Amino acid sequence: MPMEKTFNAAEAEARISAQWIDQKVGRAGANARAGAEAFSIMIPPPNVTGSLHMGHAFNNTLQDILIRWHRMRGHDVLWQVGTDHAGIATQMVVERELAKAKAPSRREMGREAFLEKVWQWKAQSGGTIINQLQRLGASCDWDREAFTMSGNFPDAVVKVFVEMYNKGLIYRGKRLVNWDPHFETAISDLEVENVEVAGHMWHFKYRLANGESYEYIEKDEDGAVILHEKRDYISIATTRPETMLGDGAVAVHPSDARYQAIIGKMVHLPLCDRLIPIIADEYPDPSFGSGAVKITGAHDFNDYQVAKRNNLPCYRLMDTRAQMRSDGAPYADCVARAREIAAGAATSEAEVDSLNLVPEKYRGLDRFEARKAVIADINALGLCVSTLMSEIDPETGSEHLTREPFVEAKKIMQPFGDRSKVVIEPMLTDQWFVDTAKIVEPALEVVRSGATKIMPESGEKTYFHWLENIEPWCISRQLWWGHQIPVWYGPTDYNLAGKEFCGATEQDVAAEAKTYYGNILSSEILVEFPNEEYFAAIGVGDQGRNAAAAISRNEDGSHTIRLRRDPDVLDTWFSSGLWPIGTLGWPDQTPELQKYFPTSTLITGADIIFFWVARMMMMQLAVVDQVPFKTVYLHGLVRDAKGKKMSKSLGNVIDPLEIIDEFGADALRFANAAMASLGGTLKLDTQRIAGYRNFGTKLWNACRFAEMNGVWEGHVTQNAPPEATATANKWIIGETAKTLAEVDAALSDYRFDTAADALYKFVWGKVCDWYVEFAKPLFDGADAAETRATMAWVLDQSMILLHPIMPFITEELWATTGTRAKLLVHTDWPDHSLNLVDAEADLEMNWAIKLIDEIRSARAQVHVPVGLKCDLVATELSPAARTAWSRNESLIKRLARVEALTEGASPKGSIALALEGAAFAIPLAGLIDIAEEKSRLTKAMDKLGKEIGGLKGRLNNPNFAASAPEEVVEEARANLEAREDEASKLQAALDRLAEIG
RNA sequence: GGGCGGUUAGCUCAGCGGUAGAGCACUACGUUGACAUCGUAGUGGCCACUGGUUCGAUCCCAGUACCGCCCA
Repeated sequence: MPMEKTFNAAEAEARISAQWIDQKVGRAGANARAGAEAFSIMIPPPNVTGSLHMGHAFNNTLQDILIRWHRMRGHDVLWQVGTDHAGIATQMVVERELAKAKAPSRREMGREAFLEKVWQWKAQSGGTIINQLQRLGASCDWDREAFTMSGNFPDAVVKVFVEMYNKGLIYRGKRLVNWDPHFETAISDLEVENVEVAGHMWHFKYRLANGESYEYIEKDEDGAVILHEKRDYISIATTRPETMLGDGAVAVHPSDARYQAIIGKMVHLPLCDRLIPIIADEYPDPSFGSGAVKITGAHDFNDYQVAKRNNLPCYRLMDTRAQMRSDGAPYADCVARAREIAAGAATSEAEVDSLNLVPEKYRGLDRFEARKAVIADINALGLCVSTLMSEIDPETGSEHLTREPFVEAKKIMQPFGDRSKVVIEPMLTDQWFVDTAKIVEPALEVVRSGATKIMPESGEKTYFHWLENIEPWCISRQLWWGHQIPVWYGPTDYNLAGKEFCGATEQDVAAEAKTYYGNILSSEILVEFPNEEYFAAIGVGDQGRNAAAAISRNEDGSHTIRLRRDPDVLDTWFSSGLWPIGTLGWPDQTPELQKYFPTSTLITGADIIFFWVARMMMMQLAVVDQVPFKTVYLHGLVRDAKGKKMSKSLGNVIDPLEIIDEFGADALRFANAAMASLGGTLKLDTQRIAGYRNFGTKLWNACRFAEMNGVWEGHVTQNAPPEATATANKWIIGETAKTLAEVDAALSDYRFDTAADALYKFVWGKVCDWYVEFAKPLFDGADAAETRATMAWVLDQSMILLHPIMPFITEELWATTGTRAKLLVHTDWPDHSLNLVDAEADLEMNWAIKLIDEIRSARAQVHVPVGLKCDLVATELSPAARTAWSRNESLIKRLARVEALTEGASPKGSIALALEGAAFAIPLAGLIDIAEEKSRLTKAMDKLGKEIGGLKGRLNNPNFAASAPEEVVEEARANLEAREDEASKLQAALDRLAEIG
């Protein structure tokens, strides 16, 4: 059956993909030569809730290109696939589904039942993105699909936590963290998006205690007094009025002259029955606002630092949903205790946290409601800074002055949760942290030393900059879906201090607890691990409180200790940080771990260099003391054709699956490769994708042409090219070898764009544009058999070299054009030497191509009808040119539409061509416009003149000859000579035209 | 404010010491033994600006302007 005119991607891709998957072409080590070196890539695990977007398509195309290339070269290849459990995202998806189905909520059904639901969801919907990767043609080892919550992975995560805990690299502490009130969990600073929004700045007056007052003097830049008044208050500005309830102080800069007299004095906190001090601290900017800043240690990161420095209590005002607290003792009791603390009474962090300083009327309000209430109440007290507003009565014409509260409209940076999109609340809570400062140094060192290379170089700079200024990493999340923290808390009753036990298993922890409590209580110890419901029932909130029921003395004198496991789970990035070793079976020393680790290359988006890359570096080095990968290739965000970020709200999202439906996966892949210059921008234009679809069609039709001409009959694929005698055949064999060298070099340098470009130019620009055309006359001559063999070989090579980028169409052609021993995916990559390039054939072919170009161009410019065959007169013909002509006569004549060649003088009324070693005339008396030919030649002469001028200028400069490298000077000389030769020929032609008139 | 980039043909981008390239778009012509998802021939650039280094700068250095991205 003859080939169709185009490749039917929609039909073939599904079929071929199934074939690859069935035959497990991507299994680890497939097509590996004996003793081959390993090449491995860890897929950046997509979110299990995710679906394929352009970023994935781009990223995985590049991985697949490298994987297929190495596999064809016989390396021992592993492309490890899998997904991560995406704590917040997955929990969110499942909760939403429960709500939709009107099922009991997460809290109603409890932790275990909820987790079961999540697993059910995962089994049903978790495979989406994996299937989509297959449509893209990704040749992963599907049987090894990993998941951060399955197999050995949870054990690996726990083991790492325990080891890091034991080494003191992980600690727990009450810190100000980014709190997501929607998900009611802490998140890391990387999961916060700071967005500039329109906000307001309110100005409040805090009155000095005991009716004190001071002289307030404001000066301008030159020191001139612009305001001088007696004040009994200090003016503070805030964008978050509701937090004033938790203020611990008012801070002013120590150098601020305006407030020198009142530093150390107390002010009365409005709406509260508290006095707070005015303190001096470097933090306030004297030039900004009033220069005085209210300090709310528990709800602002800067304030927290000030509070720490100045030993101010940090009073937490909100609950986990960012509503004003309504827990704890009545306000009057709390504030009484707060005053004692302010007066110097001993206290603890836990006690301060337990005090609810929110006055009754604000308790339970949402933080934004509370803001309104606070503003209204302060206004009512006359404690807002106000401005005089003048109003003219339209009837009487009299002026009325009113005082209006002064509210500045101001752009403020507001933190939002990257998942929840709600405003993040800085919150003082107990969290687990990785002490990153302790593990960062090796991660820096391996990149400095080059053990791991980050590309492009700018990525390296970003990496250094972040790691050199690293902050502790908050790794606990108040979620249920994830790796629960392997720490258990013991009771504090019986005069026991709070004690935490960290261990990989309950057995380990029980053993530790038995020893610990046995020593203290001098009795036998039984250890139990009741579930969370048990502790909830006995009222154990945080560890260490109300724990009496967690220990009991038995009749036989032994004690039963009930340990409570920390309910929090680990940040998903903590587990995906272990992806390289975790997927390979660590902590077991599996053969895969031995062979494929450290991995060869990581290809990922520059946007997760901090989230993931840097953390993998730190963690792998901390855990197994080896780099996770030798090369990191970072790329940018895929944008739309105009460079806009793709977003649902903008409606400019391009769905890769729709692109695949319309243009085929190969076109998308080729476009991805062509965009992938190092550090380049990634703007995806469907027109460009269409262009690469056309490119596939072009190759398809070259193969179809070959088929029509019997090229594939009896063809046997082989690495070595056929013996060729015809120049065109020798030439295309050499071009193939050059292309292979370019592609190999480009892929070695991760220059996917260069590789794609070289292949495009070769297949379209050399094979289709020239070689196929050359072959047409050759099929009729003595070299027919040789030409068929050469064309078969060249097309074979084209399929092979294109396969990593365009796997589907090439695999299909491979099957269509002959009976092959193996699938193309497992066909060996060639290793031609550049010795296949025949310099003589090269020179000769290029001369012929130049001649054809010149004739076509000249004919078109003087409007010779395309169909007309012309004669050619050689007015000059060197021996080399004569050979070139005679050996390629048939194809030159055909492509340039030349009837016959004669030698002699230029006939009157002809157009002239100048070539190296030859000059030609096309006699066209009566057919052409002399003026048009004159202007054509003049234009060419002008261009030559400019070139000659430049070359002469250089060569006449004595410094050039003296300083420039010899070959550059030589090249310029040869170039000048050739240009001058050409010019003299054209000038002669112009002279002849002048004679005619 | 700090860091990292970018500015080259109408558009999207390569090139990065020897006088500028591709694809797309555009113009004209075209059913020549595969391909109109095509062919042939063309049009189109003070390589952002100002200095410096150099025999020579789009390329290296410094500064300016504008535009991105990341982090505060």
